[in-house]
Amino acid sequence: MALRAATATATATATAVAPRGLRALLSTFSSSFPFNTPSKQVEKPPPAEPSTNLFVSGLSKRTTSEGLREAFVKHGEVVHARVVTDRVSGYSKGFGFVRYATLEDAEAGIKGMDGQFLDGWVIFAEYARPRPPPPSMQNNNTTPGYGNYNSSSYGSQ
DNA sequence: GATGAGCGA
Repeated sequence: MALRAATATATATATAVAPRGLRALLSTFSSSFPFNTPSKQVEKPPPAEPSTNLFVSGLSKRTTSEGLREAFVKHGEVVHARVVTDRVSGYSKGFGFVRYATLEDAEAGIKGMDGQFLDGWVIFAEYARPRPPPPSMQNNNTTPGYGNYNSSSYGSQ
């Protein structure tokens, strides 16, 4: 019994130590294998599905929300236009969003403005990605942990 | 603020 256990331990130790050098060689081999394309996606999917919301990139840093709207309103009814600016510095981040009234206007806006010049820069217009809605505080406005009384759970029942 | 990637208070 003791012999078998000792043999097993010795064998396990030997097999654990021996292949280490070989494994490094093998991993080097497989990682440098040029034909090993692990189903890499070479094709890009379309930016986003159609929506009235447009993402505009490539803006000049002096392009403002008004300039953005005035550029896009030529192709449809712009409901909302915003150039994203940094909260602390206040400077434009170089991209913005434009919301049209209808999908036809949004499509016309993309086709009419994508690749055009605005303030000396080539801008790119595409459908904006759907964004998760902000947490609506219609239910919870109190900070938990500091004796916030909930009158609805008081006295009933 | 420097022709610069990206998805917003």
